[in-house]
Amino acid sequence: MSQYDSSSIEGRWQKMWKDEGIYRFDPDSDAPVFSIDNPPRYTSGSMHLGHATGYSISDFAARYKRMNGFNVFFPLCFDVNGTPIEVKVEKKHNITKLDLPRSEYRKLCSEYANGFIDEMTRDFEKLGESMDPSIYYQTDAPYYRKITQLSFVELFNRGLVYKANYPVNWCPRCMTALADAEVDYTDNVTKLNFIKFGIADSDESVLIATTRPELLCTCQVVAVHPDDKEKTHLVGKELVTPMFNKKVKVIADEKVDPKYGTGFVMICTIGDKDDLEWVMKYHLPMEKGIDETGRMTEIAGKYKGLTVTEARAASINDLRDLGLLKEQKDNPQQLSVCWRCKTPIEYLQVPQWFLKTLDFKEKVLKKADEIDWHPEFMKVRLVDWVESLEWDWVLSRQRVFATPIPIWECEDCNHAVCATEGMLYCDPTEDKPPVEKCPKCGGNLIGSTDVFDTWMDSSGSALYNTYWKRDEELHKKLYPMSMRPQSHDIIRTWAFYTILRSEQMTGEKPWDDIMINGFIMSPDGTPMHSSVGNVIDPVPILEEYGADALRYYAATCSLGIDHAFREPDVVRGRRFCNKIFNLGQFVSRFLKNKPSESCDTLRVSDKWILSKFSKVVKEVSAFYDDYQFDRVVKILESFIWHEFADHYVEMVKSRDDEAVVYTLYNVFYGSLKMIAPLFPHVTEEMYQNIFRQFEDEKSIHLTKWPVPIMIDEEAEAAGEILKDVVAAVRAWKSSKKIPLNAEIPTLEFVGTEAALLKDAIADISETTKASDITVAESAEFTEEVVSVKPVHAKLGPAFKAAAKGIVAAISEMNPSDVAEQLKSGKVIVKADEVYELDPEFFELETRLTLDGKAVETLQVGNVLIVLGI
RNA sequence: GGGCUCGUGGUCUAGUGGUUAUGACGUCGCCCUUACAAGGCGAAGAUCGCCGGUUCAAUCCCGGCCGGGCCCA
Repeated sequence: MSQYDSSSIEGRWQKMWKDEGIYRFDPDSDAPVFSIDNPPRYTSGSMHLGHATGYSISDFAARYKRMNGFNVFFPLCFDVNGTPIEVKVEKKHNITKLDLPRSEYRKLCSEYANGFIDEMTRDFEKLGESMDPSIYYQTDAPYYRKITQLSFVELFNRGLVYKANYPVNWCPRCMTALADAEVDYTDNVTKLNFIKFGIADSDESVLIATTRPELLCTCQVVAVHPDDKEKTHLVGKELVTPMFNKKVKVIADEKVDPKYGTGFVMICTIGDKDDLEWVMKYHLPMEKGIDETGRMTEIAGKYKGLTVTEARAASINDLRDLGLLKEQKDNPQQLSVCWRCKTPIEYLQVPQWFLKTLDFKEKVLKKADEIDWHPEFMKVRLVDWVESLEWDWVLSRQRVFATPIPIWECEDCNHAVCATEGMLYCDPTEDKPPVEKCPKCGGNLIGSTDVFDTWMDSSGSALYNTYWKRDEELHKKLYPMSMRPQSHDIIRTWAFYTILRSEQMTGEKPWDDIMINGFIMSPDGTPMHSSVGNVIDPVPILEEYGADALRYYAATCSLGIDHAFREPDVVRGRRFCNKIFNLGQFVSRFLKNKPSESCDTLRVSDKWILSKFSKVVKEVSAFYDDYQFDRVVKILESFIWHEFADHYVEMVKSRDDEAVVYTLYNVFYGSLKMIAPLFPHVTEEMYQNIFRQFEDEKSIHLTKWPVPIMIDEEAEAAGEILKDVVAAVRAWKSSKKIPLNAEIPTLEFVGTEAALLKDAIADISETTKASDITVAESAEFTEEVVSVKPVHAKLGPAFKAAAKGIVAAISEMNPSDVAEQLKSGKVIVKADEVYELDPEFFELETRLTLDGKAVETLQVGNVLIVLGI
């Protein structure tokens, strides 16, 4: 070993870990389990910087827990479902899902998605992630989809599933439902039409502005803002729709923008997303004005059969002829169009399967309370979401590449027959129903072509991972899982649905903890988007700096908040790795043999670093337990680099005794272990090169977490002074342009704290190259009070409002007068009145001086260093 | 618009109701010192977003505003 080179180190150990299979969950072990509900990576292609950091953060927890004796469950897993893959496949092959049979279409999707898995697995390996391939799963596999279907069957049999109309994005040209991700937006200018509505049982009328006059036939209600004083007198009254003469109520709703149009909103079924929200909130009837082909239905009366565009033009003409159209204004808007053919989309009501969710709000909130949220404030997002729920979960989607809903429906009476548990996994478009004919009317049963919302699959991960309905004994042992890692954007989806379904299936929370990370933004703090061109590819970063360096960056990202990518932090990470590598080279010279279990010849310097190390073990462990890796890395960097390397190692360079070997071995080895979860590669390299010959485990990642060795406050205090003294002498040499290794004749330490240095003479002499060192507690030096400082933290509470004046008065006083008075135990302060203050309200800064001698002096704390020249 | 959140030297960031507000990068000066120049020592650099309030005391707590992020089926 010579120079630190991440590329030569990392691949070697990644291969060893894989060959030796060192990250294995052991289902038979009695050790406590730490299980991670790892997000299955979506199989859509190349790795994003957000993945690289997100999975690294989970990996820190996994590795830390392994070293603490836990049987860690950290599955390698992939999400292979859903629309984004369908869209990519359709683009790639230039097809739509209507162009070929479902099974062939599914096959194309499956081939496409599975084509990424090897590469994505390698991505994880290159990052040093310790996911376990022995508990591998992917969400499109029958063994996984079976869990989705099993839980659905149970929910169905418990009467929690029902069918009702619900609007979907619909492309009238492609004749298909679209997922939100398939909706594009274009800028468009349309007309805002001001239309006269009569007030029921009166001759008066009001003006209502709408961009969708063709939907007058489905107008259900008119809304105004509750603070809109000119209109609120109408709330509760009825208006009459023009042409259709239907009476509709006026309601007040905060969501109305009083400045848009006339301040009246016509709510139809269903023009846009706002309409949908109101329909759900006020339980309005869902009248269907537009059909699957984009033509008006019979409730549109004379407009029946016209396309939406034709019906709009005809309605406007008719309204104008009737004198009901008062005005038209240009209205710029964002138009939703089909991503494929750019046809404007409609919200179309189609029958959908719902899961009763509103009934479970309280239970979900209770479970959310039982979960430990990291950070805590993220729980509020879930609570707000649950409390704002207005309707049940729409489970079904009109898609193909997803888990089929195991239902057959009667051709004649629409009765739904659900699969039995024993039949699962099944696909109703290919498999036979559990009964030949409809049990109600004897009609033919047709397999449903609907599939589940992919969150139905995703939210089963905690059930799948704990062998629910596969191995009762293991399930009992593993459920609930220990921790769910995820990002904050999917709290209302993944976290919420998982809690909901776990509660429904088991009555318990899915995990003990949830750890929520933020987003990685582009360096300027804006989100990364391929359309903006600011996406950062992690691969070149990995190649240039190494995985450990990138993991360092990941560790600095505090939980819960977004972080701009900071390449300088990756550079810092690499330097830290380099530091550890070089430190290892140096320390290894001392470690020819394994030191014995204890050592009774420790010097002050040894006790100082051992005591600091022991405190670091405690602190760092607590932060690891709390998933605060940013704090972990800060503490370890400061300890390893700036205490251990810069000071202790510098201090002991010339030693070769038993105590220094004992100390270097334990502190360096323990430090390596503590940073091993963050830097798995460089620490493995150090372990193998230095410690493997003395230790049993074949990898540092299988070793036990370090324990505190000793806490010695006195030695720590002495060590701090020692450190400062040595640094001061070195700085002094530097300022005098004296080489650091040059010998100097004498050093004398004076002052009350100097006594602490008595046991450290050898350390000082070796470090400073001073041949003659003396410690004098008191000498013919003058102690001068340089300044007197008021202690705000004591004065404030004691004197409240008067404190300000007292502080001001103290700053006016002569420091030596105050010092003189302090000797008597009281100080007279003249502020607004005269106060007699105890010494506890003062802090003195003193300086020792020596007059008329040809020496140099340095002040460190209240120790004076006298250097002979 | 609503909920949550962030706003600290040139840049990025830590943190706290009470001495002189972390640290990194960058800048400047010095140093090849028995591992590391990808290093060490030192210096300069901050009205802690703005306005108001609570308090003896606010960067921290509260309210408003400005600007960024996520979510709103």
